[in-house]
Amino acid sequence: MTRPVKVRFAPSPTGDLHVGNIRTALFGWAYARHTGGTFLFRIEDTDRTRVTDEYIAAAIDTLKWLGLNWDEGPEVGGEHGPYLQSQRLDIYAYWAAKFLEQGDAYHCYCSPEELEATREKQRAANVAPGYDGRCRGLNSAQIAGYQAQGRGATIRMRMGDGETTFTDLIRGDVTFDHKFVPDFVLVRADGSPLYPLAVAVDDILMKVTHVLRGEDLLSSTPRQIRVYQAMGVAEEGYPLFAHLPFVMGQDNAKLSKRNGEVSIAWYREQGYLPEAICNYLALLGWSPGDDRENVSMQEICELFTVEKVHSSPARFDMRKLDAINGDKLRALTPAEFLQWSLPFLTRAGVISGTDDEIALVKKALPIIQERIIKLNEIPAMLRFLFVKEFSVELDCVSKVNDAPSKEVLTRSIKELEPLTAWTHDCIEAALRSALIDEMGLKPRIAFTALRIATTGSTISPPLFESMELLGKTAALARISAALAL
RNA sequence: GGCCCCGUCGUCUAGCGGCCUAGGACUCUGGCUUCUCAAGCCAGCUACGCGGGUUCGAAUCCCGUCGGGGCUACCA
Repeated sequence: MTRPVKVRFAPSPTGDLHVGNIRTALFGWAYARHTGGTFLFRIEDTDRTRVTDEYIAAAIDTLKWLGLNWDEGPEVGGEHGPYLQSQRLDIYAYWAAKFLEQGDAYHCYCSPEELEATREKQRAANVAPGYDGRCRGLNSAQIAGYQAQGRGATIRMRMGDGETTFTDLIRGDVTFDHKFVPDFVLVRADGSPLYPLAVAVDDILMKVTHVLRGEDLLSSTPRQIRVYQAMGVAEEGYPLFAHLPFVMGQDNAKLSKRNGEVSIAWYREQGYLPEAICNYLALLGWSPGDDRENVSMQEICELFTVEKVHSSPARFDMRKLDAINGDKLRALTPAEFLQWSLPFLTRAGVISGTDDEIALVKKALPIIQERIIKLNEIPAMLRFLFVKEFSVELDCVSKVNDAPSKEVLTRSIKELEPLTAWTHDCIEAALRSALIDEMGLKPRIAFTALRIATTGSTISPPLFESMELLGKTAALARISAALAL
């Protein structure tokens, strides 16, 4: 009860970390920080046919990028390592042997085919499918017989009669009758450990106090508890469980690849800020309790408690994420915004990174900061400032090459040419008096032609600021060029 | 099928017996502002799955029902 809080995040990286994983990580991290406890990061790679080194490295990178730092785990180490399950095989072997010796577990010689056949029969007979326990009480002659056949054996945990009740921090008391929890495999026939063994052993050995995980694991909890018992752990030593509801896709199905983008790597490439992702995810199944929605990482830590997490699933809504990302982007200081923007501009080939370019970017960013919702929109908005071969968007050409537009452009050149101070105020003043006051044009009409001529599109950052940034020579050259279209 | 979990606007949520003719946010619609696009401001639409109880009183408690989801592996 008085144990210091230690929350663990233990993904099995069989692919890029996705939205659901990250929300679990975020909640665990926030809870650890909230309580002043420890956040432990462990990699569950007992199934090395599905978990790769690349995915593990990516998972570590993603967590770091999001700012979900861990106190124990890969790279930082800790007193209960190693933190990759594939490096802890001897530990699992030790406990499996011990369970066998204690009679908590037994060898099962059934082949996968036989087990499948049994399940088939159970399904047909409308009985709860599951291991029927046929190897539970094998005598030495039967064992010798199986061994003579050269059959491999798995190690199975004996569940025994009765029921298991545990208190889920989110759902309250949950009870499972052992009739519906068949004896389960701890160790494969090839000797490798399975999740139910590894997860339980590690959580105990690593002194984990809080297990936050997806609700898909809810019904496997009695099996973990069974392992704790076999390890001789007293109930006070069990971790507390909190099974988080799912994050669903738009169509009410579990979020998946074909159901919107789930990989955090994708969001990173699109230009979502880590803080926006975490803020949005924090609101999925949890709320600060008041009407606050824009919360910082620090506020999340201060306010987060598992008890306030919902028990019902939440739908992932990218439009809300967009709204939050826009808010976060607008709240960035100029220096921060510049740092986030530069990689997107260079990657898109808009700039190569020279000092002159960066200086211009720095001047241009303020006028687009409130106009974007994702960083990957920046290159398109600023490209016109850097292109050598300027061109006008195809569907805009017809809007500048008509007679009225040409008149606007011609007059503009005449007005701009003599300007000595090339600032947006001066440009605007000159153009307004000529085009609006003297020619009597509506601003919308007059400036559209100029906008296309200078930026190449009908949608752009503010016109006069854009012209200023472009510089007098280039701006006039473009207007002249547009006249020739 | 069995076991388990879940059910407030389209979506995320506030609500934990009276403050609810149900609040906020996103989306959407209309308006203001306006050099385009945004941003900002104002207004509007829309919800307690259903049926029984308990109670003076229920979104809030209980039961049932319907609906959704998970598990039912030598995956996790």
